[in-house]
Amino acid sequence: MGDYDSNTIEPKWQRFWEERQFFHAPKTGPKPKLYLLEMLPYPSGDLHMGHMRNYTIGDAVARYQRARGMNVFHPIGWDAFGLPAENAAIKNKVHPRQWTLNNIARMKAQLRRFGFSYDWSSEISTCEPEFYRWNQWFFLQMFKRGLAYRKKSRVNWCPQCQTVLANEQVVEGCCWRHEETPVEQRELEQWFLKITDYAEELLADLDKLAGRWPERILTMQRNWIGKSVGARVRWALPQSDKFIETFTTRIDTIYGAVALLLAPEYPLVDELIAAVPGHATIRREVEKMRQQSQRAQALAQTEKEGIFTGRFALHPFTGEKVPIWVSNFVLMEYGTGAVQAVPAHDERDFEFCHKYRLPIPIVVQPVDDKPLTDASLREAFTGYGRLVNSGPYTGLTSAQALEKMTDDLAQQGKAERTVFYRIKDWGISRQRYWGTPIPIIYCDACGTVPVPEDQLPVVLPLDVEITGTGGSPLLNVPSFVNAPCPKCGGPGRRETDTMDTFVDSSWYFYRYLSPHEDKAPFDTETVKRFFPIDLYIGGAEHAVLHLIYCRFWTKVMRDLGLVKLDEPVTRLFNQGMVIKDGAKMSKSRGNVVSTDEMIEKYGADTARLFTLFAAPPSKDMEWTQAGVEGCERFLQRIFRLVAKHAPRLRQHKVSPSGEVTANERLLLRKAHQTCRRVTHDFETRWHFNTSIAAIMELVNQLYLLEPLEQSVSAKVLDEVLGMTVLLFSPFAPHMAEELWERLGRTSSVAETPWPGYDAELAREEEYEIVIQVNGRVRSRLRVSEDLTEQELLEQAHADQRVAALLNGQRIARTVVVPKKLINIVLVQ
RNA sequence: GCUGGAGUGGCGGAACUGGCAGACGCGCCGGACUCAAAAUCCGGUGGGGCUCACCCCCCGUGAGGGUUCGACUCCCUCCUCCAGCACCA
Repeated sequence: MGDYDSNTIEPKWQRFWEERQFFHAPKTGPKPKLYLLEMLPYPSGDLHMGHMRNYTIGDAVARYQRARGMNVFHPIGWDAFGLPAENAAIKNKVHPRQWTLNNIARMKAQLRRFGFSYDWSSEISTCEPEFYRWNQWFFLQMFKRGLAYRKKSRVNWCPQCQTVLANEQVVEGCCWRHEETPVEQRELEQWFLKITDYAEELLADLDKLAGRWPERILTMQRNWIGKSVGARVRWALPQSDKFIETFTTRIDTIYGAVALLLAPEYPLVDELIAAVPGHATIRREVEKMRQQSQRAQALAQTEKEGIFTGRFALHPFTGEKVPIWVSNFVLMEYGTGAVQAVPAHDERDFEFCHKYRLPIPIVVQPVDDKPLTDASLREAFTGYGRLVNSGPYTGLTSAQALEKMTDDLAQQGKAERTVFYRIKDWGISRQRYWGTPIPIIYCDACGTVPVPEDQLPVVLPLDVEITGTGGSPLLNVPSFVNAPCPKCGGPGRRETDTMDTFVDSSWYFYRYLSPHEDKAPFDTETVKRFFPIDLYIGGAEHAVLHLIYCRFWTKVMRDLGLVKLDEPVTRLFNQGMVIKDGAKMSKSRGNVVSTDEMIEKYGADTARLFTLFAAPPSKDMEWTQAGVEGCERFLQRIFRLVAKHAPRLRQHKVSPSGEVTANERLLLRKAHQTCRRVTHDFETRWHFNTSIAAIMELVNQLYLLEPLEQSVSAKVLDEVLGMTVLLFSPFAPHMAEELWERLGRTSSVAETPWPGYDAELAREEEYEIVIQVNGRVRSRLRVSEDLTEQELLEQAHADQRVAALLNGQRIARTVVVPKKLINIVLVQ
C-alpha cells in the first residue's frame, strides 16, 4: 500500500501551489480583505523553531480564512540590516551584504519547504536601496517638521573595540566581547526622533486596543511610556537668584520634606559645593557617585548613599532652610534631576533619611486606619490620607491638597502643573556600517543640511573594510564622506552614522503592498484598501520597542497626510516560546532542534501538526521527539485509510440512496460535530490542539468501524472522508491536497471552500443525562432529545438506584439542567 | 517590590456560560497478526478500597477557607513557578 513520503509529496504540492499562484492576493476585487501578518524575520542564517511556530500558526489561519472566502494578504520579508551581519564580517571575512543575502536565500528555501502560503510577489528586504530610500525620505519629512533633531547624548563606548555599543551589548557594565573591559560613557552628537511628542496619544490609544491586544503588552507599553502627573516646584536658594526645581507627584507631602536631593550629575552641583568649606571631600564623594551611577545603573538595588552639600534651599511654603544633599538614587534622566525627600511618605526617602539620621515628620495621616505616631512608624506611609502639620493645609485630604497647593504655588510663580513621561526620544543614530545612511550633509558654511529628496537614496557604499574598531567603517570611505553641500555647493561631509534597524520595521508592512513603488513609500490607494492589519502574530519579545515604534510611525504618517489611521494593527497575537528539556531553545543551551532535520526526517506537515497539537498557540510548547512521532503516526493513519478506500469510492461515486445505516449516521454525525468544533476553534479561540484532537477522534471512529465497506456506503464514506480532509487542511496542507486528489476531486484544497456543518446533524440525538442526589452522581440515563423537564424527572424517579436512595426521604428541591443533569436535593 | 500569566495523571495537555475531571496524544501494560521481531490493528491505564462477577464505594485539579443543590471553573487569604519592569519621585 505504501506510506506517505513527505519528501516527494510535499515538494510536489508546493510546486503546484506556486505555479498556480494560489496565494497571491489580488489588490482589487470583490472579496473582503484580510491582512494577516507575521513579524518579519531577521536573516540570522537558519529558520529556527520559534520562526516555524510563528509561521505555522499564521499559515493555519491564512488557509482557513482563504477557505472562508477572504482575500487573504499574507506577505513575508527580511529585516536585513543589523549588527550580526557586521560581526560575521569581522569574524568570517565576508561582506555583510553577502552574508545577509546568503542567509536570506537559505532561509527562503527553508520557508518554501514548509509550504507556507505566502504571497511571494510582495517579498521585501530592508537592506535594498529601493526599500531604505524611504527610511531616508521619512527621516527628511520628520526633519522638516522638527520631529528629527540632533543633540549630544551619552552612548556606551568600549575603549577596546573603539566603538559604540548598543545597550544590549553591555553585559554587567562591560563589553560583551571584552568581558574585562568596563564600558565608558561618551557624549556624542546623535539623531533623535521626537516620539515624546506622541507620548500622550500613544498612551491614550492603548485603550482602543484593549481586548484586541494582549493585556500584558498593553501594560508593558503603559509602563514604558510611564506617565506621571504632578508638579514642578521651585526652591529658591538664599542670597542667590539661582533655584532648584523638583518634580513631585505628591506635593501634598511637601511639609514633610526634610531635604532636597540632587542627582550626582545635576548641573548646579559643582557650583553649589565650590564655596563650601571642606568641598574637596564633598567633591570626591560626588565624583564617586557619578562614576557609580554610570556603571551600575542597571544593577539597581545598590545601597543608598548621599552627602550633604553644606548648602540650603528655601521651602516654598514655609521659607525654612532645607538642606541640599547629593544622592546616588536620584536619576538625572527622570523629572528634573532633583527631588524633595519626604521620609515619612516615600519608601526610598525613608530608607535614606533613616540611614543619615534625618528627621521623619509625619504630615499625612491615613483616613481609615490607626493614626501614625513617630514611635510606631516603621516604614513609610505612601497612601493618600488627610494632612497634618501642614500649615494652612492641615485638615485637607491629599486629593484636595494636591490641587490647592499646586494652585497656590503656581500663583506665586513657584510651581507648575507638569506631566512627565518615562519614555524618551528615540535615539536612532548607530555608529555602524550595516544600516540605512542618515541623509544629512554637514557644511561649514550652511551647517546641517538635509539631502534633497530627489537625491535619494543615499546609497550605502559596498566597498568598505570592516574591522570592528575605530567607529563607523563609513568614516574611512572618502567617496562617501565627501559630498558637496546641497545648499551652497561647497565641500561638505556626510553623516556617517546609520539608522537603528527598528526604523525599518516601523513601517515595513506598508511596503509589502507595493514593494517596488518608486514614487512614494507605498501606494496610497492599496494601503487604504488593505489597512489596518487585521492580525499580527509574533513573539512577546517585541512588546515595547517594535510595537511602540510602529504605532508612533503610523501616527506620524497620519499627520503627514499619508494614511488615515491612528493604529496600524487591529489585533495582536503573541505566540508562546518553544521549549525543550525545560528551557527555551537556544544555541547556548544546546537544546536546539533544527528545522532542516525535522523536514528531512518527518516532513513539513508532521512538524506543523505537532507544533499546533502540542499546546495552544498562546502558551509555551514543549518540543518532544515522541510527540512528533505521534503526529507522524496520525498522518500515516489517515493516509492509509484514504489510500485503502479511495479506489472503491472513485468507482462508485454515486451509490444508491437507500436507508441510512446506523454506522453511517454515526459517522456523519461525528464528522459534522468535528466540523463544528474545528470551526469554533478558528472563530473564537485558536486552540488548534483541540481541533486536531477532534479530527483524531473522527479518524479513530472510522478505524473502529472497519471494515467500512460492510456497513458504510461509498457515498457516505466519500462525504465523511472529504470533510475530514478539508478540516485538517489548515494544519497539514500537503497531506490534504494529496488525499483530496486520491479521493478523485478535480479541484485543489487551496481553492475549496470551508465545509459547513449541519447543525441538526451535529446535535446529539440521544444523550446521557446524569442523575445526582445531593450533588453526587448516582446514576445515568440514556434519553432522547425531545423530553420535557417533567418527563425527564419521571424517568429519573423511575430509575432503580435512584428510587432506592429516595426511599422514605423527603425531597427539598430538584434542579434540572436540560441535556445535562438532574440533581435531587434531599432534606438533611 | 510592581505588573502580566500559570499551577490538573508518569509527561504534553482537555473540560465552551458553575453541571459525568483527565478528551486527544506520548509513555507504559496486555491481546491479535508473525517462526520471531518491527510495523500495524484492538483493549487497558489518576490514587485507594472491595467475596476484582470491571459491580460498587471513597479520595482526587498548588494550600486553606467561603458562596452554591453542585466549584478545575466564582470570591477571600496564602504558597510556588515563568515572563516583563525595576530606586520613575
